[in-house]
Amino acid sequence: MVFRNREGGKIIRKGWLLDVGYTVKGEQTYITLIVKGKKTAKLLFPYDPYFYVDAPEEKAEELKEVKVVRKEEEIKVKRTEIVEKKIWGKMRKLIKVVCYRPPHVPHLKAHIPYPCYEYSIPFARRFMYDLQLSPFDIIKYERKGPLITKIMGIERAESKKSPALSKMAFDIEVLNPMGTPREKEDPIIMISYRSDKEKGVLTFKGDGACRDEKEMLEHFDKKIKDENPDILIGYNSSLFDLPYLKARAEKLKAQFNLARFGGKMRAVQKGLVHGYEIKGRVHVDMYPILRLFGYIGVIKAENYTLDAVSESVLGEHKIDIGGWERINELWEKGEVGKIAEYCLKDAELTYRLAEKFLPLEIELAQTSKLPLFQTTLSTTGQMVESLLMFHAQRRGEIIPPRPTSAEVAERIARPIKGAFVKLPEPGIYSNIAVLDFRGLYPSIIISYNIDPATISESGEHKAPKGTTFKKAPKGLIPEVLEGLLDKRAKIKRALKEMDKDSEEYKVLSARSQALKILANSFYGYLGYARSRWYSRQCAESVTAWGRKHINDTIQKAEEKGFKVLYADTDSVFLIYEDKEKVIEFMNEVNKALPEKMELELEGFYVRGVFVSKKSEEKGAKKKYALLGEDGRIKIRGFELVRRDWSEIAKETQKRVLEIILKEGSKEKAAKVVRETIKALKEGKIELEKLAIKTQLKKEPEKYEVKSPELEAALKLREKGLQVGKGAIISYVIGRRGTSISEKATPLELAQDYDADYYINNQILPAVMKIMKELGYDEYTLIHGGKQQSLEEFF
DNA sequence: GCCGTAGGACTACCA
DNA sequence: ACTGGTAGTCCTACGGCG
Repeated sequence: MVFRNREGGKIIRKGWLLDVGYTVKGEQTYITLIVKGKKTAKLLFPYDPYFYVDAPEEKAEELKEVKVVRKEEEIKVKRTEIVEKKIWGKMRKLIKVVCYRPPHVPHLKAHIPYPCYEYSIPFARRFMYDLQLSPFDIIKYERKGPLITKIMGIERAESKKSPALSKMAFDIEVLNPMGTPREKEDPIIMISYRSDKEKGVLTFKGDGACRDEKEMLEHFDKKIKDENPDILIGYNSSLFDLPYLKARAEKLKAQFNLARFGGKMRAVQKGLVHGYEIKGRVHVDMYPILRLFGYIGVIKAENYTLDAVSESVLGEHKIDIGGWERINELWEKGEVGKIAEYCLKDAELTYRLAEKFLPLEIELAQTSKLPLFQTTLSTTGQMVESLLMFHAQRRGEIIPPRPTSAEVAERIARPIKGAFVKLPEPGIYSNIAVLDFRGLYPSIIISYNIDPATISESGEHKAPKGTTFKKAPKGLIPEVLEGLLDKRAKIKRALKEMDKDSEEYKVLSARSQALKILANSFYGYLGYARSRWYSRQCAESVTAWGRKHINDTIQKAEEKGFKVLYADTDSVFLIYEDKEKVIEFMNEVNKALPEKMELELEGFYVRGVFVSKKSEEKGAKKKYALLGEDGRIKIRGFELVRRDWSEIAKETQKRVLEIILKEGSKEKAAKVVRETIKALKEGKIELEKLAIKTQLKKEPEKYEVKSPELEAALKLREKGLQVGKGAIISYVIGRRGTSISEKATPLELAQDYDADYYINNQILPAVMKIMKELGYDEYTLIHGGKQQSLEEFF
């Protein structure tokens, strides 16, 4: 990229937009832009904060004189203007109240006795929406010193290349003789880093080492200033590494500030997520990112430790030094090399995770219009909200306010009716076809123009619930959503022609994934209690139309003579004799659907199992296993896909399902179960296979009832370990104690196990439901019964 | 006070 | 701290019994 050229005697510069903030100098507020051109620079652009007041035009003069005194500071209005904006689709004249400083906005708003709008939009984002800027856009500008005198234009950062950002991952090791390290006492003994260029370890023991901890911190500080990465990456660095580094640096009075351009490092909170900001760079903590990706199904891991995530997405482990306690021992013994190897590997894994997931994160930032650092701390709901704010501004529409806490409570109190799930009949079936609606809810929103502003009694689209929506003009939400889906369709077509190993392919497939993630979050956002665009009527209409379409499909299938086994939200399971007839049926359904909606063939399956519920004879919903024609088994809902069941129970259930679906030998399945029970009784199963993993969703003090995972967590705390909200506890049911909670012991401390518990509460419940479909009862299963093959059973 | 159980708290899944 | 629908475990309060 050419970063500067001459036009009519003036120098026009160009650079990637990395971050936006603001600063105040005297009476003027400036937006600060971190722009990466040939060099990275922090630039200033004068811009005034403002909000809108819905009052008669003639009040503009009066409003200009509003004054508020707060903490001896007199807060005044800079000027007022008359503007036209749309409120829920209707044009209206509003008074724009321009202020001197961003923090003045809420104070002035509070003293104005008319309805106000857009008073709670973070100022840097306000600027980005106003100028229609996205993160990593290329801006063209003229400057005079640090001041931008003119923004000449914006080039959309939509090239097939990702922005050229330099990055460095790091990790620290800390002594922990008392369990969780204490900032006051326990020193940092090592810092490792892995950048685009090189890797290394800093320590103060052994060859070529720093003199002491203080010097090590200062070396690290210098390292970062020399290499000057745009992005600093850690793992749980928001809550551990960075605050610890800062605390130690303060205690030791070390020169330590990883920020650029005189900025600061500080802890921040966005919603409920904790972050740590390094001004002038982008601090990326991989942990919350991977947590979110786990939540939305981009990755799947048993828990979200660096080790577990590396295993699941890179197929690699951390170096095993035998637990965190060993660091003290190795350090004492002077075996610094081992710690260094361990520490560097952590930085390396963190770097590799970033290489893998930063492209998606960057695309999410560009799509949602949130700066990268903000994006790493955001939920999909916040990303959708930002995107809608951006487009509301483009369309000249007022951004609705956030709901009050009373409104939030009211919304939560009355949930919206959701999807339809058909009750399956338990049994083993052959020849199953699965059809599903592609992107059901997004396609409904677009097809019926569902938006808070299109609701109208004279609307042409009438939802099964009764709400009617106008066909035109297109609402903000359907328009933005359609934009995402159209862009994605285009990218998908382009990807087919591309070399899968190319840089462009990686960038575009990440972009496609980001578009999909956001598109799929729109319905949830409409029904999200804290949403600015919450609409009960809209959300209810989406699900009502969804239920109608799936039920119509079931009915049509039955009319065609298919047996419908099961249906959930957007999918139907049919028993077929002739594949052609299934396709024929699908095409027929599609002819009658709106253009954006489509029923697709998900697949044909050789065999499938549905089981009954534990307590009743009725079939269990959301629980089935299907054997595909390629021999692969698709399993949903069974214990074996849940982390809160022991590996031994899951493994046994998996083997039983496989034997039944693939080999059809129920006696062989019974044998597997009996062998497992025998091994358990003989104490032959390793404790790792008996661990049950459960997350603590609240702080331990906040629970009303005790539970095994809670009791196990408390036992960890007794050992001086920090266990809090979000921790995933691995525990084993041991022999000591009366209740199950009492018996629960953290895996790390477990010595023995209660075989009866594992047989009666883990193996048998997991396996019985399946064996019951084959005519086994518990007694015959355990003690043996007469031989019978699945062929005879059918 | 002991026993059995209904209902509540809680988690993790499916879509 | 994006939605609702669902199964299942374990705990606890409660009622019956004596």
